[in-house]
Parts: sequence; structure tokens; C-alpha cells
Amino acid sequence: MSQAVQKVDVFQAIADPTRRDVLHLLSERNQSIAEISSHFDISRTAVVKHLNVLTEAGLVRGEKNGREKIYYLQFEPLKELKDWLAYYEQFWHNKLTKLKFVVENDQ
Amino acid sequence: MSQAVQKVDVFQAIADPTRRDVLHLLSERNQSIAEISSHFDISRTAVVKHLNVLTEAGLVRGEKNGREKIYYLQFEPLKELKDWLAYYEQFWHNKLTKLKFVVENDQ
DNA sequence: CTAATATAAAACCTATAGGTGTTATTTAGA
DNA sequence: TCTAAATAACACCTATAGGTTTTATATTAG
Repeated sequence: MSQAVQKVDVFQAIADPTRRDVLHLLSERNQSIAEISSHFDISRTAVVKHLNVLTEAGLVRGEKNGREKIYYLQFEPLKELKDWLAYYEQFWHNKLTKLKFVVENDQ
Repeated sequence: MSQAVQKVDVFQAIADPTRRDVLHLLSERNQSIAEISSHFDISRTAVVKHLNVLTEAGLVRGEKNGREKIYYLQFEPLKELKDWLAYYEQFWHNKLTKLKFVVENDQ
């Protein structure tokens, strides 16, 4: 199989503020676990757990490089979020359009 | 004050699949607690708890109508999600642009 | 080959998310 | 005005998310 089954969905993965911070850090630069951890007050083990959740959601990928493990951002799972959001944007757009119609035809 | 402080953020609110289902139901039709509950296997009390979380996040609004309480969707908090997502879309767009440049200038 | 560095793995703790059932309270309608 | 319907308010249970510390395994640099 090309890709392991996704155990954590993107909604759950980005629910935690620390994990969102990790994603932001990785958007600035690919980093090792040690580098990432240095930005947080929590233990390195805790950071690794968050990285595991993000990995299971497919939002990041870790590659061993010598004794380091470098983490990279992955965009693909955010597409699901984008689609989900698009549905409600469309919903809202329709509602506003109807409202506009009512206002214009009201006296 | 016009609006209570937001106790639950939108990321947390949409993390639960049941709550996402509730939002979807409300996008089809404004509904009472009883109506919403009828679509789920969990107890009405549990549904109410989810509605409370969604309310605290500002994603829904409940209005008493006689002995019923009708729930409505609210779009506004989704803007934060949209902005968050836009950042990573931009990030990805830039990355692809750079990649394209490299490919085109490579031999 | 050994010391130091970086990560992995395991066992454990605690707060809380998501669920339950039971008991008020409010309101509509015969 | 009494009963049934709809919601609100409690008290309670259990799994797990998010954190800790400790111990083991790889890997690089002298």
C-alpha cells in the first residue's frame, strides 16, 4: 500500500494549540525534534507525542538524518479541511444572496 | 458587553465528528434539540452538551420558541479557520512556485 | 572504543471530554 | 387546571489526551 491508514483526522490533529504551533514552526523551517522542542516549555517526550499525532494525520513527515530526525510539513490533509470549509462558505453565500433578494424586494 | 468571551475555540469545537454532524444538520434546516437528537444514537443530554460547546465557540445560536429551543448556524467563527488555512495555502503555493522555477531552470 | 548527543520506548499520573441516568422546571393544549 | 412535551440542571462514570520521569538504543566525534 502506498500510504498507511489515517488514524487521526485532520480536525482532531489541529484542535490542539501546541500542535498548531508546531505546524507554524515547520512552515518557517524544517526542524529536528530537538529544535522543535526548544520552542516549548513542555518536555521533549510530550512534543514527540504531538509529532506522532500530526504524523498519523499526515500533516507532517519525519525523516531520519543521522542521529537526528527532521520533520517536514505536508499539505495534503488540509485539503479535507478546505473542502469542509468550502461547504459552509457556500452555505453562507447562498444565505446572504437570499437575504439581499428579500431586502431589495421589500417595501 | 455585546458578546460573552469565547470559551471554546473553533478548532476544538469542530474536532468532534458528532459536532460536525450537528453543524451539517443545521445547515439543512434550523432545528429544535429534540429534532437534532433524533438523528443520533446518543442521549439527548449528550447532544445538548455538544450544542453547548458549539454555542460557546459561537458556531451556533439557540433561541427559545415556546417550549422548544431552535438552533441556528452562525458563520462568523469559521473566519478564523479560513484565515488559518489561508496561511498554509499560501505557504504551499509559494513552495510549488519555487519548485516549478527549479524544474524549469534545471538541466 | 568511548563519551556525548539525539531519539525511542515504556510506565505512569491527572484532568477532562464524552457519555450516562435522574430529577426539576417551563409551556402548550385538551 | 392537569397532563404531556420539551428543555434544564445535577450527579456521576470511564476512557483517553496530554503531560511526566526513567531507561534503552543509535549515531557521531574525538
